[in-house]
Amino acid sequence: METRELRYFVAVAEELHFGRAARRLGIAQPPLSRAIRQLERRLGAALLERTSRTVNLTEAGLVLLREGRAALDAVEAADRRTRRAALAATGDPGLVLVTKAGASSELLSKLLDAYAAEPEAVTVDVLLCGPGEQERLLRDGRADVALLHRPFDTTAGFDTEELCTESQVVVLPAGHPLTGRTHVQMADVTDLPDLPMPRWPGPDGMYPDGPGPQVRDHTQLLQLIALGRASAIAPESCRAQLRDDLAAVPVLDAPMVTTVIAWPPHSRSRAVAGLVQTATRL
Amino acid sequence: METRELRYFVAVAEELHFGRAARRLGIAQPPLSRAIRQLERRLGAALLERTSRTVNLTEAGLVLLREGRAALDAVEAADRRTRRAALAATGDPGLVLVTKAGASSELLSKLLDAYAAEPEAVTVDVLLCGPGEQERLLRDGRADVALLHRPFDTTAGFDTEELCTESQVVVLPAGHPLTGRTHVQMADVTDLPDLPMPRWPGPDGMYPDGPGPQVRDHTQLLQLIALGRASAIAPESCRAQLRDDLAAVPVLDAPMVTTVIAWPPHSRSRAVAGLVQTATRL
DNA sequence: GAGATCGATACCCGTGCGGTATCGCTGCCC
DNA sequence: GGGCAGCGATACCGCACGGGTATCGATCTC
Repeated sequence: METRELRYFVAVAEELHFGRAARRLGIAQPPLSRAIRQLERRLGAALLERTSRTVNLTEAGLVLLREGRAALDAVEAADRRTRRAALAATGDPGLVLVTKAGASSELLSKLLDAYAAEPEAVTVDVLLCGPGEQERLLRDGRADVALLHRPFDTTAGFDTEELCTESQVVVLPAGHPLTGRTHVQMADVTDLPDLPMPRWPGPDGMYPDGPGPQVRDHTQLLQLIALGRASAIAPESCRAQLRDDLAAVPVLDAPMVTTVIAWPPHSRSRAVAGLVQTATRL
Repeated sequence: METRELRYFVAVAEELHFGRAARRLGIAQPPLSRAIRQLERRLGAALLERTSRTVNLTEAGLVLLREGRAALDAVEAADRRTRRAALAATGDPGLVLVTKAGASSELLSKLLDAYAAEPEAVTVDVLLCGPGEQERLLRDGRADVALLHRPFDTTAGFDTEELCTESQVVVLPAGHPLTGRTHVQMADVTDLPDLPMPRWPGPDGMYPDGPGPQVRDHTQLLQLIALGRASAIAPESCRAQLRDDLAAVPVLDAPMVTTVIAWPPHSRSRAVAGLVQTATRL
């Protein structure tokens, strides 16, 4: 199976529309139809159920979509990391560390300072991204190492080391009645009728159904909370960066959040190893 | 980057010889040379240092070899799993479980029995393989789930659940003086001059340098121990399948061995999930 | 210095990918 | 209900690119 075929199939599977997929791929529709047919013939498996009006994934197509995305990420990672390795020969290789925008900057800055003091330290570029994007960046080679937050982020497929664990707080508008409490329980805050939990986009960019406003990043979220339109559970360390119009109350029975440093299992370069080692010593 | 290019490069990188690599790939040498040159041009990176007599990997080439293998495995896995999913529609999908030949069969048979009793159980094919091969089978889709033994097997890149932990014993020929002891220390057995530890092949099929006989599987190993030519450290559960001409003595300070069930992180099918759940309940 | 070995180059051929034009089917709407 | 619009499939064409053979240039060996 060639990566071209995989790219074509993934495009069609995501669009569920040959014309749009072809436009996205920058080719015409007929060669795309042919390529998919040929892929199906070679696999001996129907991937799509097409009527002349609609396209739908079969069970096998669903599997190939999932596995194919992972495979394409791996190929892309091989490409990117090779290019980086080649540049490394003629200059500073550097590392790219990715973490969630809005996550605790205290741990990160401590880590960067400590690592910079190491004798064989290389430059570390920090990349901030929205929730759920880090895993992708790590898998396709755009980043070398990530700070993830369990249980929110999935660490599946990566090597990890635990760095620290913290409890969580509920973030509320400054004047809210609950802000007088010294602590609350999950049950007190999960179903506040006027302050629903926001909805984050899934890995496919779509929002799950349900109540609560849609948010894309932490700035939006904090704004919504300040406006009295939402509330949120967040790691305790977020208190350091709370605005004046927000308040935080510890949630005793909320799950603990563990910050881990994660890296792709196959590419343990010396630079990554050094950074990880520094991190575990913090 | 196309998988064809990756396959070509990996072949050359492994053979370090264009002629042999071309023969292995079933093509002539000139197109192979051209393909590699083109790959290097597109990546903007030298992958191989060639003189007219020898070929060697550059730093970037080493990276591409490592990453490229992983990517090719992922592509192959996508292929295989899609084919399997298509067959599943017209019959029993089934699971393939891989474990080391010679590993404890007690845990495995308990697991298989317990899982078979589940209402939605599918057939499980058991695949036995040599040490170090399981990870490969799991990564390239020939197996769905594996029983691995930490710290011997690397679980990097997989999701795992711990099943059980056991101590280790040293396996010796039946008449050996140490067999009278009730227990020994690592120091007592690591450097027995007449009974060296055997050497296992690495992932590349090559044997590391050093003393000790080369072995490929457990039968060979046991045979060598019985002949008084080797000794070995092994999990306690191996005692159940020891031959009469062998004896085992507990090694108090040997590292504990943990048996884990492992599966590829992206392909958590319902069948795999069921098997894992059954395993954790044992 | 002759020969062997190995990678690179030159050149040719055929497959296969991509393009345009068009068909056949289906749902929609006046 | 018939015309129309939208979609995927098919037919056909041209060319780029992958693969083959022949050969060269360099280097190691005896």
